[in-house]
Amino acid sequence: MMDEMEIVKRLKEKGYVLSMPRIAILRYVLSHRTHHTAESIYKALRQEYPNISMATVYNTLKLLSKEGVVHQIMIDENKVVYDSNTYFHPHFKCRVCGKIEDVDLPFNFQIPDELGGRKIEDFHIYLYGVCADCRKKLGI
Amino acid sequence: MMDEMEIVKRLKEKGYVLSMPRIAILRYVLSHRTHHTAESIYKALRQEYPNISMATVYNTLKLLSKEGVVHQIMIDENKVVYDSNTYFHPHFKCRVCGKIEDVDLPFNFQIPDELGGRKIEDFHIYLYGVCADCRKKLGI
DNA sequence: CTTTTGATTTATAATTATTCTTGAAAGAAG
DNA sequence: CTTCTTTCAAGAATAATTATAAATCAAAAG
Repeated sequence: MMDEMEIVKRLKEKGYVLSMPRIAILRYVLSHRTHHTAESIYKALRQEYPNISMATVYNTLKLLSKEGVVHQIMIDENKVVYDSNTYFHPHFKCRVCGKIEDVDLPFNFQIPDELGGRKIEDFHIYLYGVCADCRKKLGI
Repeated sequence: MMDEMEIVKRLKEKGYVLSMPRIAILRYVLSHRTHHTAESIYKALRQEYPNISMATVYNTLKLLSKEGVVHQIMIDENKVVYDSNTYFHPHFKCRVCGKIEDVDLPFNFQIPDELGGRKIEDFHIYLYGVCADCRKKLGI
């Protein structure tokens, strides 16, 4: 996974202007390599950058997603979550508390780059159920 | 996969009232065992039931999904798609034309019902890329 | 059969996540 | 500098979905 300097270099080469809000968002997601939403980033950055706007957060996340710096994950039916840990891993969502977690599968998983004539460029695995904490609390 | 009669029986046992719009929606999705959206069902049924409402379609799809008659698939970032083919199969979305297709994996795939302390109740696999038609058209 | 009761429907308003628009500001290029 | 382009913030607009409230309907009881 690339570090900030390499990413900044690559984005500049692509002609993007690395303005203050973009750098702030990039730096924030890279320093927390986990799941984010537009809203959570907005709230976290509003303290330091009080006049950043939601639209900028959305636009920047879309940009970073297009450039592969973060991955869009669609495990949640009502919002898009962005993951700055871009190594492939399945995601799990607890139906009780709603928490999203990374999971490791107990076996190797490989998707061919061609399937039935289609070109496969990306794939996602989402698991649903009850997380360990909620099982304990509920005794199930 | 259960047929209409069995499903109706099971839903009645659970105490649901099987009203006309519910039956119509159920019958429609069972006679087209593929992907639907609230909107596509609404449009299809409006001819025969001119005063059915979107809210009813949404509510009924949610009910059918809760009861396992259809599956919610979240491959599309801006709307929920319902699949009335409830045998497990991965889904594919073409990034060019947006079409959603069922795919067969060239190997067996099994998820344990417990993983890292979590209870796994359901899982989804989504593939993204370019479909066979679009590849032909674009020559890629 | 009626009546009653609670579930369901419709129409519409509200909400939520996201995108678009606009004018201003900041950068890059000449 | 001056011009051309890109990006920004703010808020309006949009699309999918959910909530609300009044009307209707289905099923059970009488």
